[in-house]
Amino acid sequence: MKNTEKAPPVSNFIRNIIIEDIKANKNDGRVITRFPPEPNGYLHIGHAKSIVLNFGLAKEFGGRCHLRFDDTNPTKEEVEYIEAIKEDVKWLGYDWGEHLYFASDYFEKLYEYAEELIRRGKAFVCDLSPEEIREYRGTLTEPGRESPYRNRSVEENLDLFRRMRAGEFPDGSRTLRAKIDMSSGNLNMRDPVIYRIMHVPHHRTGDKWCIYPMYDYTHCLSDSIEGITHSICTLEFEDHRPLYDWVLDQLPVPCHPQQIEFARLNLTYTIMSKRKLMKLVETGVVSGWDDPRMPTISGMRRRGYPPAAIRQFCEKIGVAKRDSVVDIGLLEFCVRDELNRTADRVMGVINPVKLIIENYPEGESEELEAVNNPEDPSAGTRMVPFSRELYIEREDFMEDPPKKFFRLAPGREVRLRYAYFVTCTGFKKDEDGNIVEIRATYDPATKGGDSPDGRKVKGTIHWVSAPHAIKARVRLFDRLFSVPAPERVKEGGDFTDFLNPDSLTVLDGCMLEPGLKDAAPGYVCQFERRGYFVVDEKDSVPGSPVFNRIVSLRDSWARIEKQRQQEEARKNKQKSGRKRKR
RNA sequence: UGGGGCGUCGUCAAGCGGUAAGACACGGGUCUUUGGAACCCGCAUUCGCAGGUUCGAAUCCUGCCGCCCCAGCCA
Repeated sequence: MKNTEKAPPVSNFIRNIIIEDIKANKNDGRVITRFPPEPNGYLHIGHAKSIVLNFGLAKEFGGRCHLRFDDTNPTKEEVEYIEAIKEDVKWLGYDWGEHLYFASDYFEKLYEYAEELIRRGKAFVCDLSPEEIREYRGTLTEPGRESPYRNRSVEENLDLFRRMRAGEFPDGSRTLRAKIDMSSGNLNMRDPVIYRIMHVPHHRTGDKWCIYPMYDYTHCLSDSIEGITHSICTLEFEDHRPLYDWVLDQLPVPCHPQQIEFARLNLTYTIMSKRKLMKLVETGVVSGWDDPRMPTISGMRRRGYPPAAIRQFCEKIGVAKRDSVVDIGLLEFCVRDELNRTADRVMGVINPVKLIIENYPEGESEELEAVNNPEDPSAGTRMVPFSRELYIEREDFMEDPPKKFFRLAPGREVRLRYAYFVTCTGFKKDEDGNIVEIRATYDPATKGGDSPDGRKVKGTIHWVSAPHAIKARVRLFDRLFSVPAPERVKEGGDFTDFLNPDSLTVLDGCMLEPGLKDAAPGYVCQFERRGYFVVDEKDSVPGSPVFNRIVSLRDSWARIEKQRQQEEARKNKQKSGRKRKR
């Protein structure tokens, strides 16, 4: 058994920078990072990449990672999100210890810094309207024009700024702007707004403030106040780095952290934009932020993805600056890899059909021993009941099978896992031609699944004793989108055009091993030969669990079948082609 | 002649002047009481393109080409 989490860290450019910094004794060798979410939505797998990176780096180099909420815009933020985000980070396996912070904790300090900026002639109060500011900013190719209010005296600026704070002016009437360079090719440097008036209560500071600092001004100073050494963010902030550095260069700050940008995570068949995820929730396409099909941390938790698998995935994808799209198959691989080692095995029939053992005495039953996890002997064994009437998987029987089909068919012998060899003697159909019952005889000498005469059998199928089985609801999930890049929509189109209509299948007649009756919410197991399942946290009731499929098992039979069908289709095409030519 | 980034296998990704790691996917095989897992083998003579420097270039230089981001009082 391998422990994949002990794999050596993958080299990446940020880690290399930190290694060099430590070598040069920069920051006295300290490594302090931070994960700075805005509490305006739920965390998703893209955030997990950042969390694993920031907390992982801190841990590897003996430093620490702060959790800081970037809560400078009260119109968009809610406390609900704060608690959800904390829970998600904890669940992923990370601990910020004492270091839980809020940008809003620094509002007073930030305000003082702003006055200092004014005193140093580096900021001014501007009376331009939002529209005018946009006009004055210029365009991507043309320089902007200086605001007519740019050269107010320090005294006037100070007075106006204090009155802004005091609430004397309405929303949008004035701003505090940094005085940098209206002709800069970098729009962020064209006298950016650093404070705006918003007569809106804040979820933490209440009515104390009616002016709120902007991200660019707040983030660098918050980093500095906390003594952050490496401020890691995503690529779209690359253009903001000059402003990050500018602010810190103007002020008597404790330290000057280094901002480093990396490419955000994109996943095939998935959307990652908070706005779009929010739309799915609000329009009821999914049942909520924690719908098991969502790429949110809470969705994956409910889906049954182990946090270790998500961590493993985030380590494996690497960190670079190139825009990329990771195959969602890699995430699924990580989930299977983790679950294979840790999940109990159990038998559950998703799509049941009756199997009658003709020579097994009616009304009798026995208990057979089954292994709980072949990958982990310490998981032990359990007893499962066996009787004359069983359920097996409908797809494990074929009336007229192709050569490579190793399962049950008329005259064929297979092994019932942990039970007996059985040979199919017949089957019954209803008027519509559906198979309603399969009949077989068993060989009592093969109890446990081994034949004393050394006779081999090609297939082993799972089963459940009909009179003992519990009936349960099982939900199968598929990818939410039917195309690899749902966010790459054509003009006029919408990402919802690509929703997969079959992303959720609810099955109510599934038959499971009786031991599963009282499985606790959150319990994860493998239904042998079918996949990994988790007892849903929300919809299960005691004694009646609802199972979510976490991920299917790799299915090489499905691959063989697909190849065979494609081959067939190809041949048919050739045939009809020849016919047409004649 | 706006600014900032990025181009290494189908998908991620190491590589930092000494002759292309690894993972997923894919293909083949061994084994198997899960068509699972495990194990073995294969999978870029070439790094967007073209020149140049060098004994030697994915790595340095020059020029092209392609893709991404920026005109919120959002973060």
